[in-house]
Amino acid sequence: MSSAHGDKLYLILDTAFKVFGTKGFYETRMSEIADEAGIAKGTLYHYFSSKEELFTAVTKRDHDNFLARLEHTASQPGSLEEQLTRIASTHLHYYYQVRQYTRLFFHVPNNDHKLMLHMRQFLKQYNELVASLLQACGVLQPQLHARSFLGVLEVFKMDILMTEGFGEEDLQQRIDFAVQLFRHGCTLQPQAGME
Amino acid sequence: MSSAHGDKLYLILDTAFKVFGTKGFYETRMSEIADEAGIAKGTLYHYFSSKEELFTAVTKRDHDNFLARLEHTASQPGSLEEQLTRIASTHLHYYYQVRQYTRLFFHVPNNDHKLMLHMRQFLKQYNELVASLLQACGVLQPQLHARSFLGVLEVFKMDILMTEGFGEEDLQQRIDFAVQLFRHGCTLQPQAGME
Amino acid sequence: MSSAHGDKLYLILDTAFKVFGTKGFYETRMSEIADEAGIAKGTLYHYFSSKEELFTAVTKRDHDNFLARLEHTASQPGSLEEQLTRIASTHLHYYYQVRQYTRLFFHVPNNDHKLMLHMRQFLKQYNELVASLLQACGVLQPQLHARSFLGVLEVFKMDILMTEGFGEEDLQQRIDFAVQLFRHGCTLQPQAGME
Amino acid sequence: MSSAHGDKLYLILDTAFKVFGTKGFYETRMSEIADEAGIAKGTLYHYFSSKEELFTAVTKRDHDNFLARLEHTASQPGSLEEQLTRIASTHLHYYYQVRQYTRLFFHVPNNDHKLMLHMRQFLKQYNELVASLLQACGVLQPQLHARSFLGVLEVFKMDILMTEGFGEEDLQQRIDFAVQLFRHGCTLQPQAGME
DNA sequence: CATGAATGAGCTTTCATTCAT
DNA sequence: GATGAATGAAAGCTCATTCAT
Repeated sequence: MSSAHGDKLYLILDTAFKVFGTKGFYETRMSEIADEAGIAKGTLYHYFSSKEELFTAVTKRDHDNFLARLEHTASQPGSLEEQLTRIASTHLHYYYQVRQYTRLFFHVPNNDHKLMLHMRQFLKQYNELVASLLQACGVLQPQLHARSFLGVLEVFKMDILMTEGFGEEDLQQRIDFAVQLFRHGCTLQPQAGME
Repeated sequence: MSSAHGDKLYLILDTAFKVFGTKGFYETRMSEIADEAGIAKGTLYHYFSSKEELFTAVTKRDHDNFLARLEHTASQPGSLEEQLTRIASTHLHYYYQVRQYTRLFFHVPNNDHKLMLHMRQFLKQYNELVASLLQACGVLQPQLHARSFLGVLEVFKMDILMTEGFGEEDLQQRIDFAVQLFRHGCTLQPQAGME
Repeated sequence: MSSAHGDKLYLILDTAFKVFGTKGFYETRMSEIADEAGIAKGTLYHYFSSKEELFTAVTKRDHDNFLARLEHTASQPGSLEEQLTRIASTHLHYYYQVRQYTRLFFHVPNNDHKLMLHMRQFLKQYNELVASLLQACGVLQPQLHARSFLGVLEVFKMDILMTEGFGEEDLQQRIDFAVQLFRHGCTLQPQAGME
Repeated sequence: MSSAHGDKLYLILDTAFKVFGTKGFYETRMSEIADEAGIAKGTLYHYFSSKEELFTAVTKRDHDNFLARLEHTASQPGSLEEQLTRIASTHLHYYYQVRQYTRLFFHVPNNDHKLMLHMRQFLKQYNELVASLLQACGVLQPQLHARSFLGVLEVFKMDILMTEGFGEEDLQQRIDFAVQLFRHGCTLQPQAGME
């Protein structure tokens, strides 16, 4: 009963995650989600009152999973290098895992106020979590540093989603690169007679 | 004649830029663009054969303007610091200018193959332009550095679009911050007995 | 359930037959069919994926009914005169029955490949059925005779559709006339001193 | 001047005949006719006040040509066989000539009252002309005989339009067949011990 | 006369949502 | 709870027709 209810809820969330992530919010039809999940269209409306609600729920679960994972990983103290590595690694590995279904998650409905609030809240939480970690390592202007670091991670996430044949080595290379960049700035060519 | 035709074309492109930028592709109605421009719906279809075509044209013009501006700005040689500053300044000032109408430009139709090709091409061009500038300044792994720098600029662009009361001083602060970050890495607190 | 589903399907087919038959394909609006049937426009699209599909289905049913009737009527052997009478009688009575709704059935969409195939197939079937009946009665060149006979029936069908006050007697007269024509050729005035 | 006007008028009529005949009334766009004729869309409206008017004019000219030709051919007296042959030959050769552009002429707009009147009038004229010719040859019930003969010619006209590789020999065969049919009725197999 | 940019009524079709079963 | 037939508002797009140049 209760587990059956829960099972169907998870089935819907899982299916919706895949379909929304593959086609984007606007190109996804409720009927597709229902078909893919093997249930009736009407059933979706027993669990979520609208397409927007469902999308929001899917997004929320994804964000919660993500933040939980990051909090777990970075809860233990470490050097700046260690912490940056943990953040980058968590971020990129997470989206690497679900890369097949995240291609079009940047298409979100923009009229939905509740979702917009949630998105802002997530970004704020994520940002502050990273900022606090950086601050603990002695970084000044932790907010700007945090945002910048996430910006770098986001473009690397796009590499994951868009690059044909992107593999784990590529992932590791980018993690190391991002950490190195934030430790020492751009890596320059060794120049004769300088330094 | 020719000017009249050109005028209406520009009127449509300008209006479409505003409406698409304010509401996103999917939430924009062709009738809204027509109404806003003070012309008939059918007229839009004299100039563009579909909503997607119009969106693509708007996007292309925006990208071309942007790249032209950047190429002009960064054509003269300079130190790494100068070049990073020029790039950041061009990027952020450009979107600061049009901030009112770019809020939802990240909503693009994802079924349109031609547009997708164009988007990729633009990103590639932009990336390579920046990479070549960095390489000229002696930066190793110019592609990754370029992508990272653009990632940072993108999150700052989001700050422009989303932060209530974001002003020119905030803009300048972020430009300086980004340049400093890429020159030297994270700025740490001066620690007793160190440095 | 099943009966309800079937009922609505038949309701749509019946209504579409009337409206298409009265106004022709191009002058018929899907909304008219829906209104006439007392259902919503969208419901039509549950049963038929397009206007063309609906038209094709209507046409197919009509043709199938017609051929079934003819096959039933002419299955028993008979003299040439009897068979010609059966064919003519079936053809003309069939369209006499539905004369109110067949006025404009000769307006069919011409871009629809599937429908065109079906139309040809129907004509071929009809023709061959008649040809085989004639051949069994010892008629030479059965294909040409069959086509000719159907040509005569078609102009008489037009009489049914277009003649104000066309009644059953007129029908019978034409049936007899067609049979007589194909038995003996034109009926000439008895000429003095001849034959 | 006058000739120039006439030239353009004929250009339009000729072009419209081809396009309407190839695609049918409803699938023909006024812009197609204009493009095909190498003139502007607006120019069509200097000569014809509407699409229906143009179609009607095209049809009228076709019918007038046809009737003139038939009247000329069958003006001289002759035996029934000769007259039937002249009618069939005129009818089928006429449509054989324009077979490329008559494929979809049976698609006519059905809301246009004037056109409908004209169509009926043409059919009536044609029918009566043939009926009078037959009557002059001593045929009883000339109206029904005329209609029947035209019915046969119409299905053979369809053969012309629809049969791949239909040639002049096929034409002659059908003319002879139709005449023979109306002279003597169906041609039967010679049966042993009969006749 | 000739043009073709502009119009806008009106079409087919879609799809989130409802609700009787 | 589950279903899916039914809904109908709303969208993109077409194209005959007009009229200023």
